[in-house]
Amino acid sequence: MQVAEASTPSDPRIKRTRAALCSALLSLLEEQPFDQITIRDIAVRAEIGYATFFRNYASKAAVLHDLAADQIRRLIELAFPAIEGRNGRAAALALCTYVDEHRRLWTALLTGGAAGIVREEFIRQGARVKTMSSRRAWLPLELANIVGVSATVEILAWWLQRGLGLAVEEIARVLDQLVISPFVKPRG
Amino acid sequence: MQVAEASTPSDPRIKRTRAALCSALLSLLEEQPFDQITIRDIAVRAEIGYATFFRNYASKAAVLHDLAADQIRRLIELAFPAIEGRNGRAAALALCTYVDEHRRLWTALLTGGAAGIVREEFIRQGARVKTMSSRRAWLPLELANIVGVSATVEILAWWLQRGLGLAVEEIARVLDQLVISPFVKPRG
Amino acid sequence: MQVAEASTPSDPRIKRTRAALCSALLSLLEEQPFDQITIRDIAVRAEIGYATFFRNYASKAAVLHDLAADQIRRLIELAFPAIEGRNGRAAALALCTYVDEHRRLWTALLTGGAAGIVREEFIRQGARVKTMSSRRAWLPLELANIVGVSATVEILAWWLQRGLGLAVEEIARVLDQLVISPFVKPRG
Amino acid sequence: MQVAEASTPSDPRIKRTRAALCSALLSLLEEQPFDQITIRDIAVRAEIGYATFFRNYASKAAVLHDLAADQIRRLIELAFPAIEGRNGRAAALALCTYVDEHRRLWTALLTGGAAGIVREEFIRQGARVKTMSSRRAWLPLELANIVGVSATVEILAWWLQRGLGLAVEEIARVLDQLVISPFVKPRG
DNA sequence: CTCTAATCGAGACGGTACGTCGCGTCTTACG
DNA sequence: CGTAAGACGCGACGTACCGTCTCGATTAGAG
Repeated sequence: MQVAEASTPSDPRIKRTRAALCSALLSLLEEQPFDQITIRDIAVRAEIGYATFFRNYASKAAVLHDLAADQIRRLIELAFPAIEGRNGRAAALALCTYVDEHRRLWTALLTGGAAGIVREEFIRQGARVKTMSSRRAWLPLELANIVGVSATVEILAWWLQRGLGLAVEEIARVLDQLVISPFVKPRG
Repeated sequence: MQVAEASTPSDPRIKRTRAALCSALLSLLEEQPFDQITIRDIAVRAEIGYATFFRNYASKAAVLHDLAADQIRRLIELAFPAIEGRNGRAAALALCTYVDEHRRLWTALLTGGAAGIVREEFIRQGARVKTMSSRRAWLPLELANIVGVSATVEILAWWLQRGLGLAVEEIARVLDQLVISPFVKPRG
Repeated sequence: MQVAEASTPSDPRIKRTRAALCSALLSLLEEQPFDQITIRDIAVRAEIGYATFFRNYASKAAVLHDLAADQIRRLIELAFPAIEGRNGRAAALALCTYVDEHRRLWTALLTGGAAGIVREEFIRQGARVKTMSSRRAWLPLELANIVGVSATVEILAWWLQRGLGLAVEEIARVLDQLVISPFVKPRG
Repeated sequence: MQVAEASTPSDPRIKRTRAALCSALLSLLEEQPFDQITIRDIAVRAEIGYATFFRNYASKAAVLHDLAADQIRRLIELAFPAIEGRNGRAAALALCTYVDEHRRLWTALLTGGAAGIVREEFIRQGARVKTMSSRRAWLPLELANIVGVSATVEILAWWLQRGLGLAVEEIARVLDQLVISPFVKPRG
């Protein structure tokens, strides 16, 4: 396992291969849970050789990581402006709307075996969104981030697993009141 | 496969065997993460035949489930009186103290591959602890339970993973203020 | 690789499996050269699981070894009486006749990638046939054995590879005069 | 693949490359058995590109073939005068002395995975050494050649594998009496 | 007390996925 | 523009674990 996961490989073949692998995993995730997807499945779907998989990723979790990092980045970038503007409700709504529009994918990402890895990446990226609350000395920032992100993930997962019983606006309100407002904009 | 997962088997031998399996898993969990423990490992440690394992449990996850259910039951029973008495801080302290006294075990249960299953059981049992809050119409009880339990699990996991940097009282305060008080005793 | 190649495994399943593997290899050897036969081929032909192969043999060469040892034992037992009786010609004829009757098999054993392993086993078993010649002090017994066996193998291989151009009696005469008589019955 | 296996390529660069490859293989053969040497190893040692290998040889066996052909040619040319002069003992001694002076190389060539290919080339070139024996009608010339060469190879291999237990003169005597004299100089 | 029947340890087996290795082809980037 | 460097498709290898199964020894209950 000496995979060089350099973020920007010069060789276009490598870029192409990795993109194909991510795309293949994404495609498979919409059909079956992460645990049931084998590396061979991914390789076949991506139309690359089985061994080539390992030349690019150490495990299927690594592909998921790449994939999740990308999706989460988009999600955060989407919600960021509203958070900056201290409009928690708008941020929650934007976030939920985006998730709703990619229901299959996010269901796969937030439930089943993939959840752990996605949550981890979520926390990593969530750390970048600095909360403005500096008053709660008893609450370590890192822990606040973890709890906030976990709550978000749980809320979304719960929502996604329950089909379409709850409107986007409703879940966005829950998300805002339970997570975003308390953490991001505690003083209003 | 006709696994008799009856909660209370009449045959005392079966009880003994299951107890041995749970005990073996518990013992192994203190040495290595759940994912790396094989069914064979458990059988050897429990000094039962490999095939006999499958007569009692369908998978190692099932053993973990049994184990976790038991531990979680104890945990909740420990904190319950204080919760009933609306003393969130005392409940949090009791809970954290118990966890602290079984650090190795709870570290194994709340981090690593076991976390998912344990969290699930936690949520299931957490549902029994009825919250008194009837005011938040916008927040489904089930979701409140999930978020509350998840936050608890995350806080504990974060605490356990960080060795002994934080005193029991401190993490209990966090737990109380972030989770127990808001959910359990919203009005005091 | 902790294969216990005990010659007499108590478990009948192991016996059966090994027999099936030997038989499968034998069957495949009549169709294609040894090098082109994969372990999977053998497993499929023997109708055993792929992993089970490795529980019984460390490599396909080991199966070939077993197989060859058996065949060579038969061959030597066939020629032994005549050798004992100092009738080199009869020994040679018996040997060549037997080979001729299993042409396909012996062609596979003595030509192609299998030759090396078979020759080795041949030499090992050939050492049991004590030559009566005690006069040639300049020739180590071990070397005499090697040269004798190698010559036999080469003669048979040459014969087999040339289809049916040479009668059994003719090649038996060559074998007798070149190898058996000089080595086995030097004084007549 | 249009491998130019022309024996005498006009382009000097090709000559140089092939020489480098032969030399690299020769160098590697003194360190490890033929089977364990990979084409990549050879290319690296020869300091040529991996793909360039295939422009010059179809396989590593082809390189070995080239190499062996060269060495065997030297060996035969060394022994030829003495054979011509019907001095089998001198021929054997010359041969054994040369082999002894390049022990590592010939050990690699005559034992391990390389033996088969080397033997083959040995036989091919051995056919050039016409034996004078015309009396044995029952023995095809081709077969005589094969048996003679094989015996030679086996004797040398046996000698080389046994370290330095036997003096050059002793093994030369064996070689002469067992192979050269009977075949080359049947009438004296 | 004997003899059959059930039980349980031990572990062989079929199966599936893994991660590695080497080959031979083919693309890319560099001089 | 040609050559090194090396990514790639391919396919065999040997390993690990699962869940099923068969075997043999031990024991229990019936006669």
